[in-house]
Amino acid sequence: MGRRRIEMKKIDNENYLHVTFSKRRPVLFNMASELSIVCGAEIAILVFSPWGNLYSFGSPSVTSVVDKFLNQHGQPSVATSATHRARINELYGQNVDLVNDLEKAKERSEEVKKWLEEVKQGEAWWEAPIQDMGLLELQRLEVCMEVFKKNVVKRADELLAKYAVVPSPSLTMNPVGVVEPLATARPNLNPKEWRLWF
Amino acid sequence: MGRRRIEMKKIDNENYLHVTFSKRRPVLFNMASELSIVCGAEIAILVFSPWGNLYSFGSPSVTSVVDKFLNQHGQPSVATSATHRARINELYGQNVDLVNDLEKAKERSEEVKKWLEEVKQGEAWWEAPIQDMGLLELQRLEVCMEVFKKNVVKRADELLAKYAVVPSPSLTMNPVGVVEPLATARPNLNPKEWRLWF
DNA sequence: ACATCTATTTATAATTT
DNA sequence: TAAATTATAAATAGATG
Repeated sequence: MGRRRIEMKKIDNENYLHVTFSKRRPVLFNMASELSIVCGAEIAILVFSPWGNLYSFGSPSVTSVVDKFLNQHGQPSVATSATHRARINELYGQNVDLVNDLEKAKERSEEVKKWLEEVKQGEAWWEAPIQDMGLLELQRLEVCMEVFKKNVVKRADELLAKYAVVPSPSLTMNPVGVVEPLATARPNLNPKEWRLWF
Repeated sequence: MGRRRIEMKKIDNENYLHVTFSKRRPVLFNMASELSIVCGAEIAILVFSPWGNLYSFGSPSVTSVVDKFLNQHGQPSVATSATHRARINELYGQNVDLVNDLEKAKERSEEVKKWLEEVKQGEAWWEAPIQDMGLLELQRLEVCMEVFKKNVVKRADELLAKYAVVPSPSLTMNPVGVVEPLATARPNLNPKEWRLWF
């Protein structure tokens, strides 16, 4: 969230990494602090930096929250074997259910992802909608296509400027008509491939 | 951070408290997620809600980070102990991690779903991809557009057949060129609206 | 390497639906 | 009552000193 959004992968540059970590870590703790105050929640945060240093936040304290976390399920000092077995069964059951849910969620995610790939590769997205369109929708689509064409033309211009040996005239869509193939030299392409969809 | 900054004290109103907690808690986890990814930090967050519910975030996992924390402090780990107690801790740890994984999977699913909605409603799909397209992709898109145009022409033909008083000739796209407005009588439409995007 | 500034993006309190 | 919207505040990537 700044001048632009950075890619969500580990920063290579060590200096930049340090700056970012130093800026973001206190903000995370502050956000947790506000949440704990405003909502009365008990929060603990443990952060191991890329260099192995431990930073921690706790409200009311790190140890109290971590202890609560550990105790809530683990260490009943006076508990019968039966209670333990029951607890194990309970947890195991929950575990099985969770694994099932997770598998389902992953399946759904995969399904959607696949379909999305199809959409991206332009395999099926133009089929369904049109059948259901009335004249009004078709006209609306026209507006979309105007924008689309402008973007494509712009992009084509950029690519032409990059590849063409001689300066090429800008492609235009007004009036609507055929765009002639350009006879300028371009690597790995013959002019016929430049008719596109105009 | 909204219409105005709220006072830094616990919210009285129970409904508002619930809303605020529900909004802020995922944001905190997301911020931690970004920090862990971008900086390669190991992070665990434990949150006990005002109602006693436990929410947790962990990267790479809650238990691994908490274990690391405990080991550094020379205390017994969450997942190491004997017999029943050990088994309970182990299962519980897996449970916590599963809940986290599930939450992450659901978030991803939601993201994709939202994007899919945009695609379906045709609000943005023609904007983003083009910038990243090379000549090869543009050519692939050309093929898509060929099919698309055929479908649109077919559909337009159907609608014309439905509305035209006199039979109209089929629109064609070969060769690529301007489709003339048809002068046949059609209800609620003037010929100019029929230039569409050809 | 560090501190400050600034243009953007993100978060969110209040509002509307 | 919950979900979407809006107006404002906070966070932050990159620029600048």
